[in-house]
Amino acid sequence: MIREKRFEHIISSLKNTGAVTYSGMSMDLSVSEDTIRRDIDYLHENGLLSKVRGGAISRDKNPLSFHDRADFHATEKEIIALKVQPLLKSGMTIFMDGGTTVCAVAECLTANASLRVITNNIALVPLLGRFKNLEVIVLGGNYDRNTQTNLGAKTCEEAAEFVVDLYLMGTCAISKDFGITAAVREDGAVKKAMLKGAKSVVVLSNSKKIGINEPFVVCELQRIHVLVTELPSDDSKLDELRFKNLKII
Amino acid sequence: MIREKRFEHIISSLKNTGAVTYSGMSMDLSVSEDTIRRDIDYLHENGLLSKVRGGAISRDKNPLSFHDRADFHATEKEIIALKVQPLLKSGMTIFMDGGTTVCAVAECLTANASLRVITNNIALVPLLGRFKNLEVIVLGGNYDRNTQTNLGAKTCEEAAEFVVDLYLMGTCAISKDFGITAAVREDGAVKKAMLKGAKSVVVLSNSKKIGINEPFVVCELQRIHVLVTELPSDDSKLDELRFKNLKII
DNA sequence: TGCGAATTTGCAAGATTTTGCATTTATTTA
DNA sequence: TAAATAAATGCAAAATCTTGCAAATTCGCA
Repeated sequence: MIREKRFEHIISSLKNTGAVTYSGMSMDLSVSEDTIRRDIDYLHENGLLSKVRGGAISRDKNPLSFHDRADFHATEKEIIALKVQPLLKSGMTIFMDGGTTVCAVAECLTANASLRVITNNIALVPLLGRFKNLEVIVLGGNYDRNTQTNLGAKTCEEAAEFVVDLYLMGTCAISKDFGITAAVREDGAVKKAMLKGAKSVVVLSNSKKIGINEPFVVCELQRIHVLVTELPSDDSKLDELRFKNLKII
Repeated sequence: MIREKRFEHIISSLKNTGAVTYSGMSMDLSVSEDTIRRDIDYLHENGLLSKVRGGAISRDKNPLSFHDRADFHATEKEIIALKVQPLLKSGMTIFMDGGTTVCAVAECLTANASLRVITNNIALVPLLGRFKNLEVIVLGGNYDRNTQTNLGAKTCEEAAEFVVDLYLMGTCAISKDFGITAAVREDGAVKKAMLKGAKSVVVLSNSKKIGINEPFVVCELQRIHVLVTELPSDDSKLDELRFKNLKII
């Protein structure tokens, strides 16, 4: 039997029952479990299902799939996005980097927002494209499929060519001791490059990232001007971050 | 038996069962498997089916698409996209520019395609992101919401930093008298920049764009090596473009 | 009709991919 | 923690693909 026919059977079984097992498919299709395992590996790699122990489940039922996770934090992100709006004044040029929180900001923009946005965030571009009065400049580089951003030396180099009024820095770890830190080295490098040309820095951070440290240092707390979280600004979790020059909203 | 009669049988078997094998067709038609293999090669090149290991599967899994006029345009693009596949060899570095035809090529890529793709086409990036073995480099620039591409001086400048094996040039006007022409000046500029670094040039063009001239000259016909349209390669509409060094497929 | 050129077909050797099994490594469960 | 189960790995046999070639067939043309 042709491999693609097996794929078809696996996918359609998955649609009917929501889950398949190696042993079940092996019997259905009269091939070894190893072959089914390899088929499911392949389908998993291509995002057509989610591999789990013993077999596979359909992607939308996987509790850890990207969409569900995105939904989970949706309200938090929306709160942050709404808090950011008053900071965006007409005519500003701003940096926006990676992360779904930054995308949430784009989705909350008012229809007549008039800004020049410079970004390495590919997911953000089509969102911004809907607004007639936005000028969008994309920073090139090596596309990273995990973060959906452009990264690498080229991106940093290009970012260095701008001076902007505001830098909206996407979700990142923030703590009193080590300041802002990034989980991905190259992401950290882009953040550093954007910082250099930013007159004002706004950090968007989920409260879960507060007090957390990642391996790659981005900057000290002193460098940032505004911190936006989904918490009320007087929440005690934020106490450790209160400094004279850091505005928390 | 006449070759076209075999084609007929292969296509109709495919419609009934969704898949055919070399051995099955070989027995049905009393010819060697090699002959069937060559038949299926031919049908694959012309976009009538998808070749897979052991045989072929039907291109469209849903039966409604055949007579659907609304989908007619999409099918043309798919035919072009399928014809392009054999030109993409593992390990190549290629330019891909704007246009939905180029996106169709991305959607028809085999799952294990191993390429380095350099593009200014934002719509293309998420499509390419699905493939594990693709390296994607994005050219920055001013985002144009109409074409969903990055354009402008910066884009051209960045394109000039590469030498690629192949340039897949998206839909554009092509005529005997004026060669390749573009409707948007900045798009034409990017095309020119990409041409400079391309060892081989493949133009994807809808037959409606043949014999048409747009305001902005991109290059002469002599500069391109392969022209891909949705028409059979011996169609008379293509006659005016036949030159010694231009391969039409 | 007959001849040479071009195309089609089948075959075979060698390269590549897929498959199932045995073995090792990792994870779960009792 | 040990036993049970699942997953990953390496390997060899089988299946499939590619390539080149020669025989057979078709085609163009005189």
